[in-house]
Amino acid sequence: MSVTLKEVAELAGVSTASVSRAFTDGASVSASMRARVRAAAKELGYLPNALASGLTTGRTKLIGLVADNFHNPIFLEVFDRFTRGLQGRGLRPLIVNLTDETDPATSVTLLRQYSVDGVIVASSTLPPTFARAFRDAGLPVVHTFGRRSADTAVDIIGIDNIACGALAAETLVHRGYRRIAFLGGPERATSTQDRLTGFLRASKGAAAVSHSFARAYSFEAGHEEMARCLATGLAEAYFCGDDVLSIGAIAAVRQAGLQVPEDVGVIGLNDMEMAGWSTIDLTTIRQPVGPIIDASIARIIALLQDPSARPEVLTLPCHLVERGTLRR
Amino acid sequence: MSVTLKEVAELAGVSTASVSRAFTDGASVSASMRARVRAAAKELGYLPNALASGLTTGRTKLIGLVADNFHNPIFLEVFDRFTRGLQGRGLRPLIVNLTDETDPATSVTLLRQYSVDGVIVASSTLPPTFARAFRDAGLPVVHTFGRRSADTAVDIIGIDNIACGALAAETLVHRGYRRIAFLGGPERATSTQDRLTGFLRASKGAAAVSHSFARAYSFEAGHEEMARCLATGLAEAYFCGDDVLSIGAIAAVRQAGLQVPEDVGVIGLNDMEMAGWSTIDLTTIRQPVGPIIDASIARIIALLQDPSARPEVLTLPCHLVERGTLRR
DNA sequence: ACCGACATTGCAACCGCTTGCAAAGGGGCT
DNA sequence: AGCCCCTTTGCAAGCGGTTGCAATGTCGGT
Repeated sequence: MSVTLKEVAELAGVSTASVSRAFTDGASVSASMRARVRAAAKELGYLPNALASGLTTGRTKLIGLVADNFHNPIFLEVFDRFTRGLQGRGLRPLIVNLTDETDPATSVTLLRQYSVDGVIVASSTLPPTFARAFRDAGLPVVHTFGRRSADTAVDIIGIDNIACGALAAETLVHRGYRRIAFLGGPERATSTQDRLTGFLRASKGAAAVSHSFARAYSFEAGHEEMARCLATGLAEAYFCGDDVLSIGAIAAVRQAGLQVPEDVGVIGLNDMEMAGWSTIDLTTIRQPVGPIIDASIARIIALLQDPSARPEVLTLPCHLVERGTLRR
Repeated sequence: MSVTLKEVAELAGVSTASVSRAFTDGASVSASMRARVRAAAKELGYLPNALASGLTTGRTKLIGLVADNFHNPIFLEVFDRFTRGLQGRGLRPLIVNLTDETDPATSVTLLRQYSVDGVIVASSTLPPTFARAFRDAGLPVVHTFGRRSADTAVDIIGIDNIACGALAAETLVHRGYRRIAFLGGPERATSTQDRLTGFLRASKGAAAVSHSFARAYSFEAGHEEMARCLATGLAEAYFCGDDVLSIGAIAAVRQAGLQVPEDVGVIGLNDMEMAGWSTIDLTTIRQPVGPIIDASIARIIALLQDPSARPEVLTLPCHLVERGTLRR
């Protein structure tokens, strides 16, 4: 089927070992040998077989990329950057779509079978134990968008959720909103809890603070939860768990005949690409997706080099992006 | 590092061949042997190494998934369905992000090195020659969202772009719009050309028909192109190349102080998830993404069985989804 | 001319698993 | 009991590369 090392060796009249070395940087080969082999290889259209080489070296250059949020537009950016970033460094992403199951066991099994060199878990909702399962299986792992837990068992790269919650509350209070509310993502997610903590802590200046949770990070969930708020008691401004939730919430407000930002203010989190579209024009807290992902890739590469490195937690700063859903 | 076949064989007191067979369905093994091996395997936590097995069988169960539209929200659905669909059938997607290069050579090289069993090219803008390059390299390939070309060299699964263009024109004419326009995606894409052909062919009833092209499938491009139309001469209704383009176009219309659908009608194509959000509420032509992807997966699997099967072109029907950007 | 150090190359075992082939075992039948 | 056939198992040779070790060649120095 495809050309093998041996055929190249025969054509070049050298041993297979030399051919192998000619394709390995830093190997002990003379320049002439390298040229000779390369020429023969080119003539035959030879391509080294990554699987075979992975089998002997124990390195496949495959990185498992595990995610559970395939419906959130922010994922477009996350995904684009991860795939490009990994490709650019000679690594290949092997995707695991967790949409229907959140038990780590199957993912671990799957990725181990393919001998991935490392794993990136990209999710703000999966529990710390999820990422840990990979480490327990001996795989280097980075939990991107993760949140620090009591015992830092794996590397975590993300944002400071408490600070984000605080920033949101401060922003609302500072804008003169008196009755403010937290409309969070799924209640179980530790990120949600942290944001709420920060939000409450920094909302001292407000007259009233309430909070509730949407069942998922989706338009419908945001819409539903805001509809519930409209029925039970409306605040002047809401900090929503993410941009999609915000958009759903805004839709509900408008359907009730109220205006944003005149009657109700909304601030989101993420700053996904479409938050900036003039049709949406969402005021939100920007999560530095690019830097987070770059750091994650850098970290996983460092772990490939030295798998025993101590896990670290890296949090990157978020900042406010002012648009049209909060009054000045 | 990890447990191997040999270790299981030793523990079970059998040959490695038997262990291998115990993990292969349909192999010639007795039930008792299978049970015995399974027990030993479980005790050791053995997992078959997919790479090693791929090396000997020539089957890796890896499918290359090549795409170039990582910024379009429709991609969320495409991607979610592909990854789930492939996973569900025991195949693993190996992603290639084409965002910055559209030369097939590197992708082909890359995927061949990893010995993928087959390739799915998911793009409506890549030329037929792109997918062909994989076939020429001996890889089974399906071009999803592709468009039939003169000589059908690879399998194609998508929509009938001519019919879509016609459906759009008919819909506009039928709604009483007199001066209608085609605001297409990138001009080079054959899909764009086909849609224009269909659009023109079916717009006999209109008083005036114009057309122009956006430089990409993006919000900005749609906004820009519509701004140009506003400046040069506005039609009563537009058929945009896709939903994102439509949203950009609508934004431009509104920014000019005009109303949609009162002053200008807009109809998109795709029916991505957010087109249905009440904030967007876009009238559009639904592209049956689910069926297209299911068919693509089924087809690639068929090709794995019989790589010599003659290429086929499968087009699935689109239909109108009425929402709020076209008058009744 | 001789010796040692160093750079290159080839040999061959091995990475973990599959599979054709032959040997062994187990019936059923005459 | 003897024979044939079918099922089950083990042997061993790969799949395509990598790499430790030994062999060879080269070169400078004395």
